[in-house]
Amino acid sequence: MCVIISLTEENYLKAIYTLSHLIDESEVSTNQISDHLNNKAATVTDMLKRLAEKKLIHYIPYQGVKLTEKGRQTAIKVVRKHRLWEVFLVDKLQFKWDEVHEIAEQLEHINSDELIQRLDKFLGKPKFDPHGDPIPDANGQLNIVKAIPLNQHKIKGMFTFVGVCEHSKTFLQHLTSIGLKIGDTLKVEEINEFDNSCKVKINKNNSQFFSNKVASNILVEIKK
Amino acid sequence: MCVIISLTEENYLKAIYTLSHLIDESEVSTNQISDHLNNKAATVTDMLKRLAEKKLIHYIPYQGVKLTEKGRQTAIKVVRKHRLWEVFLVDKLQFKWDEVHEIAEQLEHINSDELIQRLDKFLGKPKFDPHGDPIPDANGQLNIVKAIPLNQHKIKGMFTFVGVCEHSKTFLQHLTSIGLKIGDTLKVEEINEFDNSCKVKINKNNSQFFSNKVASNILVEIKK
DNA sequence: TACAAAATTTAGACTGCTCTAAAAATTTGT
DNA sequence: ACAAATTTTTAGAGCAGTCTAAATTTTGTA
Ligand SMILES: [Mn+2]
Ligand SMILES: [Mn+2]
Ligand SMILES: [Mn+2]
Ligand SMILES: [Mn+2]
Repeated sequence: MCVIISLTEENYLKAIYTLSHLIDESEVSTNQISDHLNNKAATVTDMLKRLAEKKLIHYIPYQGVKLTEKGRQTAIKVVRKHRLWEVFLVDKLQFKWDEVHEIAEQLEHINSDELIQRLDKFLGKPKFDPHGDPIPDANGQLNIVKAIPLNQHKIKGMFTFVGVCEHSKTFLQHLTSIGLKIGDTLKVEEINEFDNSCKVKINKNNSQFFSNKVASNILVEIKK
Repeated sequence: MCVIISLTEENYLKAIYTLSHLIDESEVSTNQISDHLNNKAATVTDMLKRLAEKKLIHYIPYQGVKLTEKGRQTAIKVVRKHRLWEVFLVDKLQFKWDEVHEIAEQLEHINSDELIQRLDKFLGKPKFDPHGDPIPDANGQLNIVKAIPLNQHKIKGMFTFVGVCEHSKTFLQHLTSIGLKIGDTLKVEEINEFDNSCKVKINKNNSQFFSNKVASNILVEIKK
């Protein structure tokens, strides 16, 4: 029942969870995990055997892995903690959105159900983290976000900026430097066929060009 | 210069720091550390060698250990983090003072100078933790507390309750159950010679008896 | 379909931290 | 002063998590 799950095991489970949700809900390969965690493939294989032993994953050698229900619950709890702590760091301690990820990587492993419940309440039971990612509730339920990258819409018009695909410090800082933050209104005024760049007005400000690379990492909803 | 100090090593340094301050600033023995951390003496010897190697302690086999300046700075930083997090848990998340120690034992190892500086500011740069223990400042300076256990005063009169010696959950809960909290005024009305118990009025409430054991774990200052 | 390339696992080793059992050093008591 | 008791260290081992090198399995393509 009450198997102890180490910090390292939590990180593997979170990696498998994240990787399996990148596209569909598919199986995750050893090399994918190895790349994601910066460990060697042999190390990953070793850990996969231990996680399977603990019934946290379904593992068939050479065939990739999937989380069991127990593994999924564990992973999603880590994600919940990570995102709640990020909200704390930004909302309460005034960190910038590009500064919080590394600290949250540590805080996500603090083990106390009471703590996380009280933190959630203290923060006003937020539904999204500072990057627009949904925060799973205490039961592991997650708002499915139907947002799509800006460049996939292929139409002019009004959008709301609700999240990012890319979470790197440099990308987040770039968005800050062009004056873009979660919740802003984007008006796409032109789309250039040849390179998929677009001319965009942020809120009521001057228009500027977004490269396809930028537009592909900005998640938007069509503005009602 | 920038030697990495593991969570385990931090706990050893904190233990040595705490034990060396119990009475005077004396050397700490292998068995003291072993008792304090619930590790075997052989395990401690092993770790002492590694800490000495990293210049965090002065270690002479069979003669006990002392922190180096670097070791002391590391230990005191952990203590600072522990106590700041306890303030956070009590002041912001409404935990009771007997519920926070175990969680702070985890949080004290989160590694981010920026985080601790912002947390300190967020909490209003507190000078004491929920148990009355002083919080070292960012430079490792600590208010020396001149408080003395109630039973050592041996005189009637008015005192202020400023801290506890014993930090166990059961003792803290006992104090709560008799309605005693940090900052309360204690009026010692009687002292019984034969068992050193005393009759005490808390603030303006009814008087009650404190056993010597209770009185020996309550730190007070004479009320001005 | 066969075979080369890529992915994955196995084998063997190392570090950090822990243990037990035994040896050595120190302290204590008479 | 010295034997007994206590403390501390040494020796040898195990587990978790990591690595490199080699073997094995799967995949993609000629
Ligand atoms: Mn993050
Ligand atoms: Mn995030
Ligand atoms: Mn504490
Ligand atoms: Mn405390």
